Amino acid sequence: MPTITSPLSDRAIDPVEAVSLEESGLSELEIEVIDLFVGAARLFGFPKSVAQIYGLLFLAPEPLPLDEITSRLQISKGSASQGLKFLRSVSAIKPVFVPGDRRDHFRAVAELKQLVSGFIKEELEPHIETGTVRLERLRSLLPQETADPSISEHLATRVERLENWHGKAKKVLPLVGKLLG
Amino acid sequence: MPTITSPLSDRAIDPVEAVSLEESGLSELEIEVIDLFVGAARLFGFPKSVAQIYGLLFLAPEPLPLDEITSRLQISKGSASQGLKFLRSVSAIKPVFVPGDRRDHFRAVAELKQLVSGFIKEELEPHIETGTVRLERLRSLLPQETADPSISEHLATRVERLENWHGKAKKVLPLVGKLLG
DNA sequence: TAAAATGTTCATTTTTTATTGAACGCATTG
DNA sequence: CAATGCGTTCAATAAAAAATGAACATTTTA
Repeated sequence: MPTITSPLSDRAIDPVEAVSLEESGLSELEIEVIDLFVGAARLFGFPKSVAQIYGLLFLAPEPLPLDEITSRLQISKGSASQGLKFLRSVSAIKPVFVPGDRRDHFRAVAELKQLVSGFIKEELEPHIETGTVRLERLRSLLPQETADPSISEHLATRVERLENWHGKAKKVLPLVGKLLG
Repeated sequence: MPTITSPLSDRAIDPVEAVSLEESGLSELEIEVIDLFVGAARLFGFPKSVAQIYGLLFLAPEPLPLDEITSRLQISKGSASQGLKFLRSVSAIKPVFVPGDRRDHFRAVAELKQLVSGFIKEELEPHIETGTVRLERLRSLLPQETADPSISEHLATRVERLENWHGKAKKVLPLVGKLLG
C-alpha cells in the first residue's frame, strides 16, 4: 500500500505532468493554477480531469467550448464531456451563449460562496436526507435488553449520538455557505 | 467510466458485503452502523477499512485491540494497523491502557467537535499552509503586459480571487470546529 | 535465551475509480 | 438529403488507491 502516512497523503508536484501540459500550449501560469486545483480536488475527492477543466475555465478570459478544452488539456472528448456535466451539476460553471458559434461555451463560477453552496446542495444534502431513514432503522435495531444492561444502555447512547450529529450537520451545513459571504 | 451521474455518485448497499460481515459475528446493529460510516467515509475520501474500524470502535462498549478488530471485521493485520495509525493521527481514536493485557486497546472519540477539529488540523491545515507559498509563486508568474491589456488585468483579478479564497479558508476553517461545540 | 506475542512495514495483488475512444443521436449546412 | 459538426454514452482499458500477507523488529514469557 503506497499510502504513506495517511490516506489523504500529500502528493508532490509531478514534473512530468507539468511538462506534458506545457507542450500542449498552456502558459506557466495556467499550468500552475490548474495544478493547484488538481491538488485541492484530490483533497475533496474530485477526479483530476474535473479539476483541470475548472482550472482552465477559471483563468480563461473568455468562455471556452468543449473542443478547446480537450485540445488545451489533452484529455479525451469523453472526459471533457463528463467533467463539464459534473461541473454544471454543482453549478461550478455556467453555459454562455456565443453568437455565431454553435458550440456550447462555459465560464467558471468564481464566487466561493456559490461553489460551496452548490457542492453542499448537490452532493452533501442528498446524503444527509438518506441519513434520516437510516437512523430510524438503527433505532429499531437497538436491543431491548442485554445480558449486561449497561450494554444496551451504551448502545442507545451511541445511536443518540449519531442522531445528534445528524441534527448538527443539518443545522450547520447551510450555515457554512453564508459564512463565506 | 462507471461514474454514473457524478464523481461522488451514491453507492448502493452491497448485500454480499453485508452478509460477509454478518457471518463474522457482528450484530445487525453493528453491521448497519459500520455501513453508515463506510458510506460517510467515502464522501470524505477515507478508505473503507478506516471507516469500518472507527464504526466498530464507536459502538464497542469496551476498547478493542488490533487482533479483535481484524477478526471481527475480517480485515488483514496490515489494514488494521494502518487504519489505526491514521485514526490516531487525526485523534479519532485514543489508546486505552488495559491492565494485565499487553495489547494496545483503542476507543473511539465520539465528540463531533473533536473529530472535525482533528481532521481540519491534521489534514486540511497543512494544505492551506503550502498554499501560501504557491500563491506567491502564482503572483510572480503574472504577465506584466499582454497584447490586450484587459487580459493581464483579468489574470491579476483571478490570482487575487485565489488569495481571497485562501484568506477565507484560513479564517473560516478554525471557526467550523467551534460551531459544533 | 528460545519461543511466543504484538505490532509495523512494504512489495505484491486486488479492487476501485477514472479515462479513453468508438458508436450513436441530433441538429445544421451545403 | 447526404455530409459535417457537436456532444453524449458506455464498454473497454488504464491508472490510482487500498488490502493483503510475509518479513521484520521489539518485547515478553517460559
